[in-house]
Amino acid sequence: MVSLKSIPQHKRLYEILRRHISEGVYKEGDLLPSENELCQLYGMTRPTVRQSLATLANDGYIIKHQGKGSIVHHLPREIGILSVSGTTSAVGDRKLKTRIIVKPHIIPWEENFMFALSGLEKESGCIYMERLRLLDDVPIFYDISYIANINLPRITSRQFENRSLFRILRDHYHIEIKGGEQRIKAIPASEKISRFLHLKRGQPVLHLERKMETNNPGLFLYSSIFCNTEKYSIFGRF
Amino acid sequence: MVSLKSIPQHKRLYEILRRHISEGVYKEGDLLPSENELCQLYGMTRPTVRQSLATLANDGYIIKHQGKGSIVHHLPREIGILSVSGTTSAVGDRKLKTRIIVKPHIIPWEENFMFALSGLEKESGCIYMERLRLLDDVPIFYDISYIANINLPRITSRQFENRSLFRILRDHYHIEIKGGEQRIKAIPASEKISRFLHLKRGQPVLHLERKMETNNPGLFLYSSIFCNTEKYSIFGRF
DNA sequence: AAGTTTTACTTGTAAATACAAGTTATTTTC
DNA sequence: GAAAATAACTTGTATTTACAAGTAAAACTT
Repeated sequence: MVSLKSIPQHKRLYEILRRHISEGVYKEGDLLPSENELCQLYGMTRPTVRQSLATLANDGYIIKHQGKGSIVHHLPREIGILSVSGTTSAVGDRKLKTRIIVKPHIIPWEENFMFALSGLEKESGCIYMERLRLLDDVPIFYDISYIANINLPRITSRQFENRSLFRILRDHYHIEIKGGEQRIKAIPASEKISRFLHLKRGQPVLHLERKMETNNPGLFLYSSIFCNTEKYSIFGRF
Repeated sequence: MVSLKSIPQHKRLYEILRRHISEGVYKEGDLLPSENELCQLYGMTRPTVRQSLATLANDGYIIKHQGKGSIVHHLPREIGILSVSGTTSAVGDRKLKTRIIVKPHIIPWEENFMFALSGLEKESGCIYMERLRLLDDVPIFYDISYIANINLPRITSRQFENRSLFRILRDHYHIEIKGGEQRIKAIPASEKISRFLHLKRGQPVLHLERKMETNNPGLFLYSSIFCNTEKYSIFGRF
C-alpha cells in the first residue's frame, strides 16, 4: 500500500515522530512506543519502522537501547543550525529577535569568496543580506548570508524580520539544510562588529564561516557569523 | 553463517570499507563497488551490505547517489575529533606533535565542574592531564583532559608523548568516541594560556568545553581546549 | 522475605524476494 | 551523424520470516 503523495513511509513516520518530539508529545526521557506497536499504529512492517527510528537516532532525537526501547533525547534549542546555551538561565524561543541590517538584494559574488564556488553559482549572482540577532534584546549574532540566486523567485521581497531564513526556505521553496562544513576562529572585534554586538574594539569574537548543503544538490547557503560569546556559549553536538 | 568472533557482519564490512577509505585504497571521488558486487565479494545479502553503507554515509565517509553508486567523500584530517584546516597550505599528519605539560594523575573532581557528573563518576575520581599540541612546531591547542577513573588500569603510566589519547583508549581499552556535546566561546588569553600558545595577553582564543560519549555507556571524556586560531581555523562538519 | 529462575517483551541481526526510480551506456531510428 | 528510445545497470523502498540478545517483571524456590 503506497501513500498517495508518494512520500516514503519510513520518511513519513520519521516526520511524525520528529514533530511529536519537538512539540512535546513525547518528552525527554520518555520511552517511544515499541517497534511492533509502531508497526500496528501506522500499518508498516518492522524494517520500515526501524528505518525511521534509525534516522531519528542518527539525528539525535532518540537513543536506542537493546531490550529496552527508544528513549527520547533532549535536543538543545537551535538558532538556525547553531544553538545557544545560556550560562546562567534557560533560553526561551520567544525572546529571540532578528533585525535586518542590510535587506536582501542581489550582488555579484565577492572575489576570493570564503568558499570555492561552482560555475553555476558564479553565473547566478548572489543574494546578500546582513542580520543582527538578539536574545533578550542583547545582540548575540551578526550574520552575513550569501545564497546563489538559483530558483528562488521573489526571495528579495520576502519578510525576514523576526523570522528564520531556514524556515522561509523550507516553507516556500522546500529547501532543507542537510549538513555542511564550517571554520571557526576567535578574532578581535572590528569597529563595525563591536558596534553592533555592543563590545569594545578588539574584544574576542567568535567567527564562523559556514557552507551549508541543501536537498537541492547544486544549491548551498553560505554565511559569515560573528558571535558575542560573553554571556552565552555556542552549543553543538557532534 | 555467523562469524566466529560474533561481530555482526554489517559492522565487519563497515570496518573493512572504512579502513580502505582511510588507507587510500578508495580515494576521494572514487566509486565504491556496487551493493551487489559487495554482496558477492563478502558473501552477504543486500540488506546487510546496505546497513554498512548507511553507516558509512552517516559518518560522512561516502555519499550515496541513487542510480549511480556510493562515492567516497573526502574527510578532513582530524586532531582528536577536532580538525584543523590551514588557511594557506595543507596540513600533513607527521608535523603534528604533542607535549605533555602535566602528566596524567588522579585527582578529585573539581567543585563546579563544567559538566554535570554522575554519582559513579564523582566516586571514581578523575584522571587529569594537560597537553600542548603543536603543528609545525607552532603551538595550536592547549588541552586539559578529564576522564573518570572507571576500568582504566595503568592508564596513568602509559606513554602519551606524540600519541593520540583517543588511539590509546581505542587500542588498549576498546573505548571509542561515539559523539558528544560542546560549548564554544571566544575569550581573551589568560597569562598561562598566552604563554603556552605564544600569544599576547588578552588576544582572542577559542575555548571549547566538550563532553564526549563513548561506547561504554557510563564513561565520558571531558576536555577543556584552548586554541590559537591566528593561522589555523577549526574545521568541522555538521 | 530474599534470592533465583523463568517468561515475556524489547531491540539487533540476517536472509530471500520484489518492484520502483534514477543513471548511464547502448542501440535504434531518423 | 544526431537525436530518441531502449536496455542494463545503479540505489531506494517495502514485505516477510526467523532467530539472537538484552531487559525487566513475574513466578518460583528456598
